[in-house]
Amino acid sequence: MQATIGTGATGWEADDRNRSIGELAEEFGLTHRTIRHYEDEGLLSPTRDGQTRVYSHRDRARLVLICRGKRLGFSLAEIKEFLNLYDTGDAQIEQMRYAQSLARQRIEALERQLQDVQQTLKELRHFDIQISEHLRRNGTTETQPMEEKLS
Amino acid sequence: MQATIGTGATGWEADDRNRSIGELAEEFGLTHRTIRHYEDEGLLSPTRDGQTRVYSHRDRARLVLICRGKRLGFSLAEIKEFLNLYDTGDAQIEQMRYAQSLARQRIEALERQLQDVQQTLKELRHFDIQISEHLRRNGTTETQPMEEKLS
DNA sequence: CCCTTGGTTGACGTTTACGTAAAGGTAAGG
DNA sequence: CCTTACCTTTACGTAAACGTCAACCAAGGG
Repeated sequence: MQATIGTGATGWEADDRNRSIGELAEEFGLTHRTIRHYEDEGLLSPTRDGQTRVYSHRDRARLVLICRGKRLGFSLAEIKEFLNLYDTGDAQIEQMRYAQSLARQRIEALERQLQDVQQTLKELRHFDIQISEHLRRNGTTETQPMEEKLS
Repeated sequence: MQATIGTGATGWEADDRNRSIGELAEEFGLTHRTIRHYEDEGLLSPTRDGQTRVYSHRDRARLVLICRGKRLGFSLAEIKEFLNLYDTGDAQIEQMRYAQSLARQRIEALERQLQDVQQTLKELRHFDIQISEHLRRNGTTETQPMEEKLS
């Protein structure tokens, strides 16, 4: 079966060549240290050219998921588990069942998170509008240098 | 003006009484330590009865937002800034402008997060379906104790 | 040959978000 | 009076996720 992952339908996923740690760091706005840390934690496993790390397209795809996971507030351990879901590859039936159950747990967690985000967005937009209205009622449409207050 | 916050339209926001730290901890599934920590960090400021903390309805509402912020992966510092948005109360025009700009930054961040969540959900659901189909093709609809494999 | 650029491995430091004792105050109940 | 339950402060401990040296190798340019 081989479930494919990430970077689909983004349009420009060409440029399939291998990267050095520096290039990857540059591209993702991370430090070398951070990327090596992800390797220490088992989230990445680049090949080596001598002792130099070589990051394949697959490593890069994983890094995309790692960064997204981070933005969503997941711990590296959780992200690792998440990544392991995908590279299960062709596996035993039981392993696939297990992976599926993990995936479903993740889905449920993300659905809750979706609710949280939407709720917070709703409140913040309401807040924004309240302020805008307040400011409009009190004049001062744009930041003005001097304005007499009706005291 | 006074922007109201949280627990609106939840239906049952009655039970307006004050709570002890123990009750709050119980209700939110937190430890005493955690709640006091939030106070140390300036996220809560309960009144005191003697030296015992007394949590008002407002404190409880803030705690709702704190927990949600945590689920969304925000740091306590960020959540504090967020809370300060709301209790600006009646403020100077300039302060309100500032609060509004902060709110809008938050909104943008949350919109990005929303994209992340939706993208991840999409991928996970796709993954889930792929596994389901794979399992269906290979029989074993339910976890079976014994089944001969067509080798 | 030396220097710069870019890679490497330790290994200790730091921040965040609490956990976990230690030691004690207070009010209710037996 | 003693215990129990619930609260308090002070303070050190810890796990996660890196930051920050230090010391090193290697390839290429001047």
